[in-house]
Order: sequence, then C-alpha cells, then structure tokens
Amino acid sequence: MYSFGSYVRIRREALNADDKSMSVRQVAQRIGVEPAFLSKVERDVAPPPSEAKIVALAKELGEDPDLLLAMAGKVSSDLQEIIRKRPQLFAELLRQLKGQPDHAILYIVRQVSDGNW
Amino acid sequence: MYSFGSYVRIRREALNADDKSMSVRQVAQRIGVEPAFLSKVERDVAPPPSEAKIVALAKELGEDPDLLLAMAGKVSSDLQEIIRKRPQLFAELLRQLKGQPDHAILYIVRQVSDGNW
DNA sequence: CAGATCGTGTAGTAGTTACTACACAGTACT
DNA sequence: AGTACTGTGTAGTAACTACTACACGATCTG
Repeated sequence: MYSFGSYVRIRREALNADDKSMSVRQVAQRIGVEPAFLSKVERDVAPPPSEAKIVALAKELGEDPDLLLAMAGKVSSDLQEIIRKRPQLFAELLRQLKGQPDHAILYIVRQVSDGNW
Repeated sequence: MYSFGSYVRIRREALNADDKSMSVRQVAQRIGVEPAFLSKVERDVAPPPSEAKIVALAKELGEDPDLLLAMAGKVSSDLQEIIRKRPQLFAELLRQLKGQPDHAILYIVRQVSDGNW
C-alpha cells in the first residue's frame, strides 16, 4: 500500500503537527543521519536506511520496528539468527504456517506463552 | 563446528571419491561459477556465494538448502518473504519459540500438517 | 528585518557483494 | 611424450549499500 518512505513521511508529519521537534532535521539528528538523507528516504529517492537506523526511527515514530523493517524489505537480524540456529526446523514450520490464517498462528503463540501443553 | 567452505569441501570430496564428476571444476561449471571461485569458497578465502548458487550447490551435494544457507549466514528469501507479509505475527511467534526445545516445535508442525485443530 | 530553522538538490565516497578472467604447476591417462 | 584435466594464485571489476558534506532558497520567529 504505502512505500517505506511515504509511510514514514506521513507518520512523522502527523506527529510534527503537534510536536515541532519532529521535523526532518531533528528526527534525522536523533536517529543519527544527515537531514538530506532522511529527506530522500522519505521521498523514496534513496533506499531505506540500515536496520539500526530503522529501529531508531520506529522508536521515534512510536511504530513497531518489525513492521517498519518489513516495509523496508528487511527482516530483523535477531529473527534471522533464531532461524539460522535451527534452519530445517523453522523452515518447515514457517512454510507450514504460510497458508494459515492469523488467528491460527496467534493461537499457537498463546498456547506457548501460556505454557499449557 | 564446520565453516561453510570446509563443510562443502568435505561433502564434495566424499562424493568425488566415487563419482569423478564431482571435481571443483565440474561442480563449479554446473552451479554456474568459475572453478577458481568455488576453490576459494571451499577454503574460506572467499565468502559464500549468492543464495541461488548455494541452493544449486546443495542440490549437487544432496544437502538441505536451508542448512547450507544457514551455514553461509543467510536465510532463504522465501522464508523472509513469509515473515515480511505478517511481520508482527511471525516476529512474536519466533521470539516465543526461540527458547523452546526442538520436539515442542516439531509438535506444532505436525499439529498443523495433520490438520487436527 | 535579521537570524534561525526548514526541506531538499548535487556530488562524492568507503566498504561490501559477488563474482570473472587468466595463468600456472601438478597429476592422470594413453 | 602428449593431451587433458586437476586445483589454485593474482588481479580486477560492476553493482550495490549506506551513507556524508555542502549549498541553496523558502519560511518562520522575535
């Protein structure tokens, strides 16, 4: 629906309406990039920044880092590591769950977190 | 335990003992790289090749692509796409399952594939 | 109306990825 | 002895990643 850039722009501008410290310049400074670069990223002139900067940006915007990373075409490196430690197991699980509806997956999450099994 | 390179070398040489078409040169040609490059990869002088070449290599060696990719520090792009389509859901699931033993995860896989739920 | 802050255009760059191309010496076959 | 195949060393490269640095005109603020 939205590209990474335009989504960030819309979210940031919404926050900037109430809070003037959410300008391109100030947000850029806080996440550790040059203003010109963030400007280009938001207009999809430059590709999304690195994982670390995206996570920092998510924090600034009050957004889910995994969602923003996904929009940037990335998967969090800690999730990748989980898979890499038991690749066959998680590969089979994920391909199995690919076709399952959200509620089925949520059901598993709850099952595991509740510890009832 | 083994690096990507040395693991490939050992597997290939084991196959080469019976089947002379498993030389560096011939395997390299079949997976679509220069022999010198495969030689370097197997000695960990060059980093692992691209995902596509690793998958082709796995086929040559009769190995699980996901395992070989993991050894190369990668995660299959189709798995990444599964996650990127529902990032929050799968992020929570994977972080939840991180600490679970293999048999618990296998139990879920079987539950889903059997369709009993 | 001066100074600060705003977003953005242009140009450049260091590091990584994913290789190729060629050459050379050693070994195996006939 | 000649041909063919083996592995490997050196050198080079195109494309991508992830940015920085500076400059400019517009706008907003005291």
